[in-house]
Amino acid sequence: MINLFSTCRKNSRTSTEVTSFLIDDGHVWRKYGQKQILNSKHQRNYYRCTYKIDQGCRATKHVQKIMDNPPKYKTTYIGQHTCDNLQRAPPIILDSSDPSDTSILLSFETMGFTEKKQIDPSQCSLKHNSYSSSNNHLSWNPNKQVPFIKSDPVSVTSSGLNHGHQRPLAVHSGYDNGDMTSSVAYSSMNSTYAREGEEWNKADLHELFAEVGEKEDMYVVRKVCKVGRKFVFARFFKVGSLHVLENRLNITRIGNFNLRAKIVMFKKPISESKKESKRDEWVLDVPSELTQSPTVNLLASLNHTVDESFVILSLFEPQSLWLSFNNTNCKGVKIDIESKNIIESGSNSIFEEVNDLMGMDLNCINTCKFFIARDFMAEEGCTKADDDVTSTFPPKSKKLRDFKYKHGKMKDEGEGVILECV
DNA sequence: CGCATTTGACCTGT
DNA sequence: ACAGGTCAAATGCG
Repeated sequence: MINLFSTCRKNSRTSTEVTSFLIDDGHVWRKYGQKQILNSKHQRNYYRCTYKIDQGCRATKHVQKIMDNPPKYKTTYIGQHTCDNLQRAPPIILDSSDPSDTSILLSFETMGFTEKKQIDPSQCSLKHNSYSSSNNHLSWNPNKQVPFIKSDPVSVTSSGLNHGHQRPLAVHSGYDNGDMTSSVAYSSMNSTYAREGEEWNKADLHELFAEVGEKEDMYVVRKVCKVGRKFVFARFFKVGSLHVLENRLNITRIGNFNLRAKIVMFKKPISESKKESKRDEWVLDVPSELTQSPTVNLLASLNHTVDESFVILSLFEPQSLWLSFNNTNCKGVKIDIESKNIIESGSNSIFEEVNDLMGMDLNCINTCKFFIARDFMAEEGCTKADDDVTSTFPPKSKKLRDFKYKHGKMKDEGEGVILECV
């Protein structure tokens, strides 16, 4: 085992957000410094809670512009507020200007509400023929009628989902820290039952998605997260109103479960010059019991650019996956990044991002080829361990840089890192 | 005047 | 030595 990364990150809790604009998180901050960061075009601004002195609140954050066009800002929060001065509920900023590019994270939550009206399955316009013929794993079992329950469609219309509505640039909602938690069916210890449950849920979801919007792809993550909840990645396109779609999904039940939808947004500014570039693929697979674990190609089907994929990473997937791996036998997640461009385009803090987002310290336990600077240095025989990979990207040494970029072979060879929770 | 930001210096860990 | 985080005096603003 090669331990290239130590775990010496700050003890305090950190989290990172990447947004298209500066977000108002509801707290009052006071700037206390700014710093030019190595290899960054823009300075990093440091803020502390205004009530640090009054109330001893130790929360800080720093904000850095990481992209110009379109602008993107990375905000890292360090520590939690102990003050009592939240001005409003912290918003989740979901931003996209491309209405054809929408993803929604879905989780199954054990039924906690009883006020929702149950619809007779026979009244549901479900068609159960699209998957059984082609894929056994997605087969629909007509004996397992799983009714979709929708509460009153307050401002939710199917027509509103697809056409003519301008998508809001931002959707604000309260934080949901209980995301990606579990369903009874999925968390069952009975594997057969669980598998069956997954099957009908998949089928259900396919049906459901067909009803509420044009679904592009869907992935049911097999692992459950910390709290044991199962979750699904689904991607829609041609969604007229995100809000409507979100509402619609959130008032839906599948069997005994409430569907919880959380929107994950991607934005893809399509420039002419980029149209022909090969689609980048970020493949995340589960290394524990490698052969049994699914390879999650989260982004291969997404119409994204290099920069966007970085944002996508920042927003959700690794965190979700990692949460789902936590408390399982899975020892880590392998992240293959098959893009030279990603490495070159300002993603020098990917590793940091992953660590921050996962809210824990991760160790690199293995690498394939080179990932970012540290792995790369290891390839070169550098044995110096360092926990901060960001400061050494790009490599200071010209020799290393040349090696890293030579022949542009990054794509062919791939870069990867296996992370382990320590 | 009071409070916030700016900015170079200082501190800390590697 | 260096990078990044923080301090605090100077400065700006309503």
